[in-house]
Amino acid sequence: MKDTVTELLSSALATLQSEGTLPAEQTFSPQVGNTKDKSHGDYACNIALVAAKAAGCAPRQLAEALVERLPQSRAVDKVEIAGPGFINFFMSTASAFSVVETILEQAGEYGRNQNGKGESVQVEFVSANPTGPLHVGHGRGAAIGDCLCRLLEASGYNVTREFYYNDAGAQINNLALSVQARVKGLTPDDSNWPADGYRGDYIVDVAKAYLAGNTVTADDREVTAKADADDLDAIREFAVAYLRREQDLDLKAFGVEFDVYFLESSLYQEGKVEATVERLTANGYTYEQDSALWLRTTEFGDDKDRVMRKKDGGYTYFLPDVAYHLDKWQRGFTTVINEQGADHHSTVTRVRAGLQALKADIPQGWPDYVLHQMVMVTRSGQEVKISKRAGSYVTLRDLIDEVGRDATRFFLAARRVDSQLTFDIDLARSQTNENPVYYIQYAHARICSVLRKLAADGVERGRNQCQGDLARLTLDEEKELANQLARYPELIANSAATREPHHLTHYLRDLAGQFHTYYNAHKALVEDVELRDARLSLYLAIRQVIANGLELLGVSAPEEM
RNA sequence: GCGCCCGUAGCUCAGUUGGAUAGAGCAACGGCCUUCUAAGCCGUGGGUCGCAGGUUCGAAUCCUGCCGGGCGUGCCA
Repeated sequence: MKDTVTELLSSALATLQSEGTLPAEQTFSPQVGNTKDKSHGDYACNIALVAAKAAGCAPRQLAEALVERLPQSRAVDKVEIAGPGFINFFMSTASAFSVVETILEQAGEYGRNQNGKGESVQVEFVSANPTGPLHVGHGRGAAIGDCLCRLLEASGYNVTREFYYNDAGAQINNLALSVQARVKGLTPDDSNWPADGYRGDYIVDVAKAYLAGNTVTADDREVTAKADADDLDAIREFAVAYLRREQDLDLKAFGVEFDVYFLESSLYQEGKVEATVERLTANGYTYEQDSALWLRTTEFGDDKDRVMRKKDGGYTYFLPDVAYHLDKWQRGFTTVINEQGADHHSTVTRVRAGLQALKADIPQGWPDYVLHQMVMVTRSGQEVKISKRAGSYVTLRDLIDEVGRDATRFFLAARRVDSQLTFDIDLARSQTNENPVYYIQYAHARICSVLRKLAADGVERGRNQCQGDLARLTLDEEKELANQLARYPELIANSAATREPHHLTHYLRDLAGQFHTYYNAHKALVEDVELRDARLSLYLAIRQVIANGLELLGVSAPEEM
């Protein structure tokens, strides 16, 4: 519908250019926006204000010239010029409801587009290290990352979901020492508890399972405990497998699946870390100082150079990160999105600098990042601390168990990524109208309920069967609902392009609200069969769009509540 | 100190990338169930868009400087 208006305007602009009113060498692309106020019609365009300078006349005058040259269209009822020179389009009622037929025809496909043209995109998210269960912050990453993947898939991209984890660095050693300490009966209060050890209770669970000789199976490995308190390597291997399994269970409970689990250790095994050092050195960007090997990241915009190889000969996390991203590039991903917590934002410059220093023809701003800000959890109005190393902990699984998967996913995806999020456990738990998840799901269930009632009255209606004369839909609420439904495809394309999943939650809240209002004001199951069928067609279209939107959020669309 | 992010109604947040009189939900107050689910609807009140300048036809949005909060500033990740 909006496209129709854009085409009409483009045609009028071209006419003005051929007449010489507007310069022919310039290109004018009209921006058509949705109006906030009904008195401004259905769509509005500000092109007359934008192009007034080029035309050398007043905006209103240019607007008049444009309107005179608009081609006739049955979709448009009326065009008005308003304010400083806005052109307002009032669409015909009949054209507004054509979207209902489109939705019922396309069903689950409605809202999808082919903007991605099948291009491969890799999204790396969560990427928690196997040193503990997933916490709320990881949950936010999982909710945003997975929703983003679904949006990209809906926009015609071929998406690979990838999870990277550090199973080789200093923190893993730290984990092994912590488990070993527990195996030997130490507690974090003992004087010889390892410095920076993990203090959480889950370490006790790992230690017990190790001593019991348990076998654990994770997505990517299976390990049997040796139960030997002195074999640190065996403890390390077991602890990683144990915590990997825990994380798998967390993700499963959250409904998130990955295509690739990428291990840091594989980079060492395949010599890719060494190869990266050699290449950086050969390119002349490294130097030795204080018995460490440094990379001149300052050559690429970092504020200081970074250590790659430590005094003790081990590598810092940063070097394998560079090797890992080179590997992503070599796998052919020209678009890579890293979804991470903003507490790791300092790696962005470093990784990009390292990649530039490789001289591998990788574009400067590659890869892309989506960084989400911190999550604060409150319970009964009190902040709950989530420090992993300290031990007290709100795990993702706790949240899912307590408030449910749907509410957890919805809440964690409902805010802009770059603002901090307060997760109010009491609010998310509440099954009242305060909770937007239930509000939206209820709209879906209500429509299903009406159809059940219809069926009980002996009237058959196919799931997506468009019936009745849509011209019978004459109410303002109905037209506004149709307009809202028509916005959905644009919302999807936009959210994917800007990588902002939160818009979807707001859209669905609005749509559900409009539906509830309509539902309460006007009955669908009326005597007049033509009218009843037309209203039910609109109902079906609303249900379909709610279902499609919830699907992209990974939230269920229940038929009854 | 420096770098990144944020600051919008009492609270939690939107704001279509510079457009028209800044919007929702919750909370507060007042109404609506012989009705297709009241997990719902209707109505009322509530604002110096952190502050001060600048850019232009037009700024919550862009630029500069302050103020306040978060994160980072490890040979941790």
